[in-house]
Amino acid sequence: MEDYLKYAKVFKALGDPKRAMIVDMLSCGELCACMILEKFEMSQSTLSHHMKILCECGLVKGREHGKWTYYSLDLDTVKRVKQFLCDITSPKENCICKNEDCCKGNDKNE
Amino acid sequence: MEDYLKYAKVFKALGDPKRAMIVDMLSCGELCACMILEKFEMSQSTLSHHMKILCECGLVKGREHGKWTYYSLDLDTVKRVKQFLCDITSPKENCICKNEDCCKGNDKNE
DNA sequence: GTGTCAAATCGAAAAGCGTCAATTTGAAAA
DNA sequence: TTTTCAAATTGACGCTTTTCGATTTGACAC
Repeated sequence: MEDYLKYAKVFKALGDPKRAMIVDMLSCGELCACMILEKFEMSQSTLSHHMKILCECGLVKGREHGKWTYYSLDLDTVKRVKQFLCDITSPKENCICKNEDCCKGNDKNE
Repeated sequence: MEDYLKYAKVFKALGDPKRAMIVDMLSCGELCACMILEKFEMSQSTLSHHMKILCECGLVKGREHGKWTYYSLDLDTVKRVKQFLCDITSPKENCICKNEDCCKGNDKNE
């Protein structure tokens, strides 16, 4: 599935501690880029780069207003990522492993 | 928090599509490394490397039995990761943004 | 216009990641 | 003990990512 690729992008985005912190900061609502920048010891260009990655994977939306840009979580994507995480970690009928003959225990314990 | 670092490791692990697929395969139960290898076009050493990453972040456990190794999800870690994802994406009292004066809207709309 | 300021983009350096073939380890079979 | 086989480790190779300073873009103020 290309779902793996799509959500891998989101997980990769969350795989940087600073980006996870940014997501956390945005959970309360919209924030201006300069506000986020104040919280971190990183250059403006680095923050811009992180915001781009968060936006490109769909986790965050940007809204331009004059010379400022406000960022907020895309709750729709958040919901879908949570669902995906649940999907790949719960037993299911359509499991990838059911397509052939793994998961049948025929190689266990001998 | 060092939580960001801890879970960043898990998200980084899930940030590779093949590793996400492996997690999905394991959701039905324990699987032998050789079984997983059959499903992918990758060398044995590459799979071993991926399994190491999945184990080191706590998402997967390995059980050795003779010359075989069986892998399974660590459901405890799975549970905690889900919780962490929920935490950083929901508004909360103890939000990182509450420590100073972002999130108060004082920079919005001017 | 000209200057100013927020944010994005560019280019470069350093570190990290995914992959492989080859080798090593360690357990079971002969 | 020697062979065999599954899995881990090693070392090398490109590719990607993170970070920065410098530059560019685009909106507002003068």
